[in-house]
Amino acid sequence: MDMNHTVTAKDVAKLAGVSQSSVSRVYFEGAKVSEKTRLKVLAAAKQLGYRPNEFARSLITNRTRIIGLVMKGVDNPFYPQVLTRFTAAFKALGFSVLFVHTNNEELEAEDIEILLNYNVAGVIITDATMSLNVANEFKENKIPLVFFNRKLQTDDFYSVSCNNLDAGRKVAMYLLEKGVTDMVYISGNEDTSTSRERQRGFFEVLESRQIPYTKYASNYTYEGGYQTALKAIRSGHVPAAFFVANDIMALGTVDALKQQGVKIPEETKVIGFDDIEMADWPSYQLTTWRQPVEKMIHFTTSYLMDEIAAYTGKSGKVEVDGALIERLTT
Amino acid sequence: MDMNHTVTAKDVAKLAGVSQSSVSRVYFEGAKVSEKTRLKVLAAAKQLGYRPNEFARSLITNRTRIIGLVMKGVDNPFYPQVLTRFTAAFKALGFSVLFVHTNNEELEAEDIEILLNYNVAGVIITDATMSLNVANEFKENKIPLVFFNRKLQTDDFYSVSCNNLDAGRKVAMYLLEKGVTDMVYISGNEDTSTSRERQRGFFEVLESRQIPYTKYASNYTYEGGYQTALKAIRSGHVPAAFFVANDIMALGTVDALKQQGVKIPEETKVIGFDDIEMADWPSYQLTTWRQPVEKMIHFTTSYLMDEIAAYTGKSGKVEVDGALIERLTT
DNA sequence: CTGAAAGCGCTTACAG
DNA sequence: CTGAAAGCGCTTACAG
Repeated sequence: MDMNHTVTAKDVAKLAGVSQSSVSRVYFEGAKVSEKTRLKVLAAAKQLGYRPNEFARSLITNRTRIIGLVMKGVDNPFYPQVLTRFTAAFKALGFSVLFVHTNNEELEAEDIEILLNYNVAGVIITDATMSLNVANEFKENKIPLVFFNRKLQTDDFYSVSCNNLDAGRKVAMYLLEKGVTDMVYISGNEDTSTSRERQRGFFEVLESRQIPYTKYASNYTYEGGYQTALKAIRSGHVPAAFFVANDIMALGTVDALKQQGVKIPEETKVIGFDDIEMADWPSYQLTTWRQPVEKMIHFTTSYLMDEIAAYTGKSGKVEVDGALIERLTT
Repeated sequence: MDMNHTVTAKDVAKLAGVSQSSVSRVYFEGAKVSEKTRLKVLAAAKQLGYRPNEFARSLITNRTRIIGLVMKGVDNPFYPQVLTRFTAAFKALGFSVLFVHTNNEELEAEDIEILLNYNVAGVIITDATMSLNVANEFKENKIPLVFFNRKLQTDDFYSVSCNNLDAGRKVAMYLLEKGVTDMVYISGNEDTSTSRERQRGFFEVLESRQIPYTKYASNYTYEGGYQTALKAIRSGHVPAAFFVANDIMALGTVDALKQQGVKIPEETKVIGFDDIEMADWPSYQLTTWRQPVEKMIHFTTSYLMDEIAAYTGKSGKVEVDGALIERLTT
């Protein structure tokens, strides 16, 4: 119906025989209109193909219905599902997702400039951190912010993650129950809170039981897990178990061990972290620690919705318990 | 620093001692200002922390710098890389990505409503199609649209995909050269152009050489490939080769065959499609047809940029040649 | 409940 | 090159 000229509330008002204000009230949540005008307006709007202009709206309300979602390292199959679940959750809440991708563990000013320009309603930073300097810009603009799957050193922000410390401990205890006598920990990138805490909980238990262990630093990639596992058994000694800081590395570890003829779980055991889909594939059947993704997403979205409704700038560190998923590599 | 009150061009103008128009001209690409005013404005802007309001801007120009990216089925590891590459490409061009996710092969009105509300500058539909009805809404609003990795039946739109027909033929010829005598094709979802065309090219060659083949319908998932492969060898006869319509299914096929003790490539050969990262993993080393992702993205973005600069509504079907990547499953 | 009017923060002819 | 003024499409007090 509309030819070249975009249909405005004014056009609808004219056709419906009401004022532009009334048209606005029909589309603005919380505004009051009589049922009679509502019907007239909706009929006219339908006929003309009217659709409220989000920009004009945002200009006045100074609020948007856009959430900035910043992601890093989408090669890790853990994240695509996080992305789609967030998108679905926000869609249900009436929000859209502006997707920003970065390659750095620490976001830089330019990565987030766009979010400020669009005056997003809220921001989720996944799998990365940022300098206080940059993060404070959000505070100044009263834009709520959640670090997802990362904890910061400071107490000034809100973060949601798996209880990694506890998970590390439980993994250690599980392997000890299996009668394992020495272990290897393959870390993710060492500048991440996730890897550090999984390691801390794990080592804490091993040390208290005086179990020998070796640590190898890696980088959260399949290739990293593969090469690191090869390095770990180069001496000829195969440890009784590997705790690998995420699943994609654990799959690399499994493949490397298999290729070297090491039998799993007979000669050594492997346990990963995340519970990505591939962990359940028949060729791997990887025992792993499942991240409580649904709950993590729930805490993230409800914090954001609360803060969007009434900004408080509340900080906190939410840690959700995961669970051990036992398969065939232990 | 701004306290509570957002800094506007007016504030900057006052501090810089120029008009608001001049401030605007400094930030509006293509507008002319003297170097002298530019410097005064930039200094004042920096001091106040000014940042042009994108919404006010879009309201007037009736253009945005947002690209709507609609994705389906991000479980297929082919897509995360597509997403990040698109995001990087658009970032370099000064555009942001609004991410929309759908579960349906055919998008519904509500999936795209948001894109119209935000008056996006352009739209990419990945791995899905939409009814003409819905698609025409974009035409009416002069929003350029590209179907990525899907071809439509009609000639009314612009699509960019791999040359799937040619790929199917080349795969057949490659397997014939290997001396293969009978084959199985495992299809993806049958309502997708990708699966249909790969199949058509493949069968065309087999028929012309009178090579026997069997087709099994599957669904582009790992589990689908796994179960379908089991079904294909249930009779006890193992075909000389499998052409599987995408890599993730091919990995499932490989695992199923291995589990049944079928030796690859000695007893049968497997070839996939996409060349996802996992195809190169040591435990798979899957021979596959590589999709020319970089080129496909290039054609998509340059079409969109052209149409955004000057809308023509041009349609077309771009098909880019891929290449065979030979590994150890053939 | 409804309408007229002001104003959100910009861009853009139009004069000078 | 620059400024004053109009206007983009909405929301929102303010009267009635």
